[in-house]
Amino acid sequence: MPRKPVARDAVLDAFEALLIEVGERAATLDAVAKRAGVSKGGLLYHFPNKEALITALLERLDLLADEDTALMKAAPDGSAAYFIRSSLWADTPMDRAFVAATRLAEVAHEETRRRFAAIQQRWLDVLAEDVGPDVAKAVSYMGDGLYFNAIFEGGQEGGNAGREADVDILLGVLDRLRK
Amino acid sequence: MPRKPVARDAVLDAFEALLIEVGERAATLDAVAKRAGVSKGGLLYHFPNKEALITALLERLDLLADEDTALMKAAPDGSAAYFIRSSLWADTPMDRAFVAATRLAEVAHEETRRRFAAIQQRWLDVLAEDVGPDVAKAVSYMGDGLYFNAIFEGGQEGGNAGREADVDILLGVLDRLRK
DNA sequence: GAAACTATACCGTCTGGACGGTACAGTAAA
DNA sequence: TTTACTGTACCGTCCAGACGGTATAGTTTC
Repeated sequence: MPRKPVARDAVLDAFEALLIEVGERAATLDAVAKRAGVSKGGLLYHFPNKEALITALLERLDLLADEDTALMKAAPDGSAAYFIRSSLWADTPMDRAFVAATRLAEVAHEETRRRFAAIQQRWLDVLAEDVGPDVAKAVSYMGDGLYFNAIFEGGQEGGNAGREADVDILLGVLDRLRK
Repeated sequence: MPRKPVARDAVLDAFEALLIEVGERAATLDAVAKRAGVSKGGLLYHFPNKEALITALLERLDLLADEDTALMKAAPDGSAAYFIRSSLWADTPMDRAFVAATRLAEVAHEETRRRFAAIQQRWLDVLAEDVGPDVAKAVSYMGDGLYFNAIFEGGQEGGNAGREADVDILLGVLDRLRK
């Protein structure tokens, strides 16, 4: 059998990292190839064009979102608490894929926007089972707010420190709403 | 006496509109000029380069944010309720400037990010006076969440219909937290 | 079991177009 | 006459994608 395509994953990881750190504009094919330690030709062998790169990223996102939804449902202290905690940037594969995809949605990439809407809806449904439809909405928007802020920090480690305290505050507010 | 610079505002409005509707990538100088009904030479007469265009947009945002903060403080039913209501996309000058600037922040424009952080902090301070620091955080994140979603709708009229009901729900949740 | 062949996994270079910006000559209103 | 433009021509750079080539691993044929 032929060699294993080691470059493929490296390229996708590099694309994701550049989207998070420097935005869509700077995530050029050259930059992605360089970061992945691959030639541009090698990149284009696996992903014939930039759209293919995006498609692959969205598939990764869908996969991770499915896993995450399952964990959310099974969370011992309820899906709402899990959701708030997981909305904080923690550099997990899910976080990375989500924020990276966000950058594409910002650039008016329609398919990405549709995927986002679908994922959000699924989350909302799970939340509603835990805390009812109204509080679910509130929790959903709080989570979006946390992501909104993560977006502006560009995947840095630093920003978390202050935000972790915010998560505790939000969990406290959630407890008040549970009664 | 000289003529009034009618093109200047038209250019800034066009830049804003393109950022909202098609993202930073597509908001090229040529596209902005065309949309504003101005020649490229005319555009560059007022804004010597793209950075100047961005600077002007951020100044507009700061101005509008100041006005908005004042209205927020004076809101009869409290600044928190005002904040939630105003976080829904309503195509106001403030909404437009905010979402347009968001597109720049996404592209890792540091100055824009700094401005955002400053505006958010001011809002948070005003909210805390109304509902205390903890609920203020929750309300702040809900507002960010609403903006987060507005970002993905690209300034369309349609999305609002569903979201207006959400605002009522969030106001209801806020009332529960006030007690 | 070795040559001949095939498929996969890349590398490096090139091109055409877009984009930011410059330059400048001309025009029209105040 | 100054200010506020229009319009065109042009330059350097960057970028997506095309393309031709190479290396390696497995497969077939004799």
